[in-house]
Amino acid sequence: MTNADSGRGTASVTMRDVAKAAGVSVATVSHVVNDKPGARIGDDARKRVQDAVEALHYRPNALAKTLSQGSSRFIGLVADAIATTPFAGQIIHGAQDEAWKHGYVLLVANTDGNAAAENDAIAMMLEHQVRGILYSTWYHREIEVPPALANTDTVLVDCFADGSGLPSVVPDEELGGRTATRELVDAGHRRIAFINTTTPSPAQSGRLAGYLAALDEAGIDRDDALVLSAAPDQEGGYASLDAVLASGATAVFCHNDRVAMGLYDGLRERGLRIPDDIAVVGFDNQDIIAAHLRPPLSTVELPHYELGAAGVRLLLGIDTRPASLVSRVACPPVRRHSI
Amino acid sequence: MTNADSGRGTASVTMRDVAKAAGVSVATVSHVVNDKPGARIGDDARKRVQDAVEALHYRPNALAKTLSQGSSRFIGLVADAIATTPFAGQIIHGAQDEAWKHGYVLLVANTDGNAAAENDAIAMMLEHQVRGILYSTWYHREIEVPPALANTDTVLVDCFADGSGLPSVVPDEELGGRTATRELVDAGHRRIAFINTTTPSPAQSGRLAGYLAALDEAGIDRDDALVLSAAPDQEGGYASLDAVLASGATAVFCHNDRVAMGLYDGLRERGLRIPDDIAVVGFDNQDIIAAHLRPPLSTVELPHYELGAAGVRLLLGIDTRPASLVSRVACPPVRRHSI
DNA sequence: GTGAAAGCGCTAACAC
DNA sequence: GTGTTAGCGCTTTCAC
Repeated sequence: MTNADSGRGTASVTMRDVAKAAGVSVATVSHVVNDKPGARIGDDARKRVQDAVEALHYRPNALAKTLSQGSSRFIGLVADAIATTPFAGQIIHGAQDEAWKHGYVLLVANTDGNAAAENDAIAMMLEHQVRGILYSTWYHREIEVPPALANTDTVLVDCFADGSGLPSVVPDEELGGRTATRELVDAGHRRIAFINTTTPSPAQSGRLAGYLAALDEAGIDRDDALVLSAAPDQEGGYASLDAVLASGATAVFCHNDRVAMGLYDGLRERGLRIPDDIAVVGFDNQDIIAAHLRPPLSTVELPHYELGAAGVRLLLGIDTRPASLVSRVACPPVRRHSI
Repeated sequence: MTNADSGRGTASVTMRDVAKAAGVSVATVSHVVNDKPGARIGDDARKRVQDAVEALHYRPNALAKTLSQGSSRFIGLVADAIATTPFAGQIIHGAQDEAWKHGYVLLVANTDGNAAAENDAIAMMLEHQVRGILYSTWYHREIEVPPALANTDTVLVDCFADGSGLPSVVPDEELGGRTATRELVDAGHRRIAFINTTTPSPAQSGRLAGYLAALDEAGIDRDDALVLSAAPDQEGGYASLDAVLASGATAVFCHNDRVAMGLYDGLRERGLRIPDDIAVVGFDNQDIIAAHLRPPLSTVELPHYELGAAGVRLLLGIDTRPASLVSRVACPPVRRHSI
């Protein structure tokens, strides 16, 4: 039901049209439309303008406004993989909500980790006069900053680049590992296994450090036999079963929820009950998995939404820049029924 | 390492600067920068301009260009839930890739299904002169078209609104159900159960119709005892175990992958083997689940990426508008090891 | 071949 | 209180 007015967008009715209809000048229209603070506009004129705006369905042209003001309300978000997991979606969601809250809109681009696409995406965002760029990855890691990002206000989200001088916001892996482990300790466990990933990463080292710290804190002796390693997915968790059992652990902290899911399978096949025979805690809080395992998995949340939100706050200078270039955000515990 | 040039974006160097540096007029610069077809520019002038562009790191202002040309290169995507599942992410991904391919950029907004947010989002997109709007939902359903969408070029993605006159692109649920069932039939099964969802939806009716059609096609008698219903998640699948077993089915088509996951749990607890004792096929192809169940789940894919891509093609008028307002895209089979 | 100038829709001085 | 006017960075028509 495209009516005549449509066609190429709802083009056409401009401020000048409103001015003419209201019998005032465009300046006056501009003032009332933007509700300018110090603008002294007569009540009648104001009303006539408002009526005309209504009648004509006037809609300001944000692009023209940007052009004349010089500063845009765009924030660019370039992601390496927006669809692989819900993770990137959560970053986008957080960034979008926060941007919105401050009157900004989000421009998104996916690069599939491809350098050329990345450059194009960044160039395009710059051409659109973005206020700044959020460069994000779908899992926490160190990156090389794309050269195109030089001379641009950018913040790294879920990644970092030492020596780049760019601010970055990432999950606090160590604190997360500590939190997960502590949940187990608090439930009375003393022999706690940790299935770490085989992949070197901030998650690998951070979560291990957290695990160890929690043990120390609780006065529990470290035992190398309790730290296992496996591929960070279901298969890895399933494959760890024997080692877990052999370790004599009464509880296990899994590198992530997928590992926990695999472990669940193995445990079930052996007729072992969670949490009665063995307690399990995951990491990530991948909702589709964690909330629906049997029993629902206790875990620790990777705060992607918050990462995105904090990223725009940093970019906009709303959060006072922390002393350190990298802001770490906590991974809160999500208590379900596997402990 | 923010250098002086930075500050508020990489502002400043305009076409005029380039013109001055190259000793030509802005018109000439415009012509060479845009490689205008019919523009007769001397080789030397062209070169001088190109050099100046390089030297000054000139970057065109896309907003100004839009303003003077009248037509923008933005496409808006409003989603009701971008972070719940990877689904919306895939729609965004597909839309972004396709938009990009045609020189458009994606503006995204999340509304959390909230009508006010929806209106704001749409208004904001219109103010930014989007070429059109993609209105998407994260699961296939009928919607009420937000009034703000009137007089706008919009296409509905993964949803539809009868009588709205708006074009829409959705998954072909029936064909998908048929495909899933046929995979089972082709493997030799004759007693095939279908665990449908309890939630009325296009998926509920479509997949059932497809299941029935596949049976008919194969000359297998329908048997009401074989069509079960359950909540569309792991819990539902697990709870269906007894009914499935009682039905005497040798294979089961689950309404979605999550149901299949729950069923797997039940089957495993009973010591039943997949696919030897019973074959299972899912729907959705939720990667995190389907690819990593034991055994990996055969399923049928919900083509979200393609939905997003097809949506922009429709919007841009690249795909010739199909006769019917609703385009259905196929759900291809994904063969793994549960059949 | 190249340049001058008008204009896209809006804002912001500044005049009246 | 309200209007005039000069841009914002770019495209485009039309002279030269």
